[in-house]
Amino acid sequence: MSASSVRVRFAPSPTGMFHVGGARSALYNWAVAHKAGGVFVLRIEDTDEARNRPEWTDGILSALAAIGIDSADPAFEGPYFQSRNATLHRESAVRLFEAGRAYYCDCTREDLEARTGSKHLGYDGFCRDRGLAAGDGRALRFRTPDEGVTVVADLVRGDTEFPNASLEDFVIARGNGSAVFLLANVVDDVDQKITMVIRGEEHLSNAAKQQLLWEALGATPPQWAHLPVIVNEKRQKLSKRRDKVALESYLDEGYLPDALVNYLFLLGWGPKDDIEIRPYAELEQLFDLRDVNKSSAFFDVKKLSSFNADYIRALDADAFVRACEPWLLGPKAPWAKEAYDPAVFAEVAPLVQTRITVLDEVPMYVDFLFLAEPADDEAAWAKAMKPGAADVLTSARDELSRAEWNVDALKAAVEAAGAAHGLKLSKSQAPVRVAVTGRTIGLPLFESLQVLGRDRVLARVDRALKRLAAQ
RNA sequence: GCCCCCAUCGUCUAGUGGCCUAGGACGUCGCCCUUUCAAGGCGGUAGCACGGGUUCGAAUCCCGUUGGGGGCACCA
Repeated sequence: MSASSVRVRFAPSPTGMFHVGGARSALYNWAVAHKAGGVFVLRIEDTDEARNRPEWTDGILSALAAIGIDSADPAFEGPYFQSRNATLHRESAVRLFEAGRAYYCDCTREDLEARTGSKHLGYDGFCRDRGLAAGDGRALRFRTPDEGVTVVADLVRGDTEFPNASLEDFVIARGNGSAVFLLANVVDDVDQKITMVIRGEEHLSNAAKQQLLWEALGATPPQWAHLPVIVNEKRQKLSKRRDKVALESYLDEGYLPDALVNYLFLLGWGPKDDIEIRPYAELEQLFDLRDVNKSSAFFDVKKLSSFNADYIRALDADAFVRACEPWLLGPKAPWAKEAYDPAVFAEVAPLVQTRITVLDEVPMYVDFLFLAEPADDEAAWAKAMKPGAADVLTSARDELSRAEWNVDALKAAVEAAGAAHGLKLSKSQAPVRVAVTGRTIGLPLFESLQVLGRDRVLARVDRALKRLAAQ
């Protein structure tokens, strides 16, 4: 068997959003497939009527594309749709029944709860030997062995043993004959000749049952690899109810795909040479499932942000401008589309680049250039426009109206205006900054003034002076 | 209740019996630089959960305790 026979799969169910945990699983699968010269199969598990919308599939494809899993890559196979394999699933269930490996059961949940007195006790085997025939809404249950152990050989965790006696007779087909996840998933994996199943740890206990199914179906079980769960600050599995888990939401805020990929890849695994920030191609080569950590990993947005800031700073000028465009031209921009001037942005872009962590912050640094009036930040105004501010501004206006329009001269002008009132530059620049940009923090002031131009600068100083006089 | 998994700085990790007075990164703190804010430079802080073994030697192996987590649907 050659290395190229490795076939892994990523099998999300279409839920309308792409979970960051799923993204990491996909990335690891992709890395394993690539490194082994194998195949990455995408299978959409769309058999749940409740979550089955065609547009969700496009969402999965585009999310995968965003993290570099390209359906045009030769290693990519699919997508397959689980729902299209429904007939095979049903037939497999019947085959298991005919082979005596499964039996029909007419117990309801209520029956079971009444007998066991609990919601979380496995099936008690009531119908095991009743010899029920198919039909009448009867579910099909797999007959698990009474003795022995099932050993799940897991690349991440080593051998994990499950006493067969603790494995309940689980349902494999519903009353209407359709297969449930446990079976459908296995049948598809067998059908698609999957050799390695890499997925989240929440599936570890399913693995024991599924391995039994593989064997009952006459197939050789795959190599398993269960990845540690990604958790929130309370150390619980990230859930879409509680936590921000959608990959898209991070992309929307302006986290760069490369940064996300790099960060996600390091959740549960680390390169031995301690170099964390590096391109995916390198990560892929260094990666080995056997080195994946066994304990859960906290999704730390702070560290992600640090990675993102690094990636942003590493962009060349053109790439940075392109990355910013959605925040400059689209509905995310707080100014009218016509007001935007790419040449103006290009001038200040390098100054913006070292100051932001996520692209979402871009507009607030440059809005004073494209908005008719600077943003009104009352807190900034109150902070900068202390008594005496009017005097400084008046002097500054005077200096600015005569200054040569270049950074050095502008700096000298504001410095002089402050000196006239015994103020250092760090103090005198504040009212000017707020008058012109509306904010207390921002790009270097004199570059900002230069780009804005004398007319608009003076007009804004006048406007501020007028407001000061009125209050 | 039952089954399973896990345990190195606050966080993500390196470490696979001697190279560990445990390394890196994020965070955090201090200093330098400085027109705001960043960036950058330098430095500091902080960890092998606990108890028993095994061994000449244990973060590394074994057992137990404690603490976390995952799963136990005619969902996937």
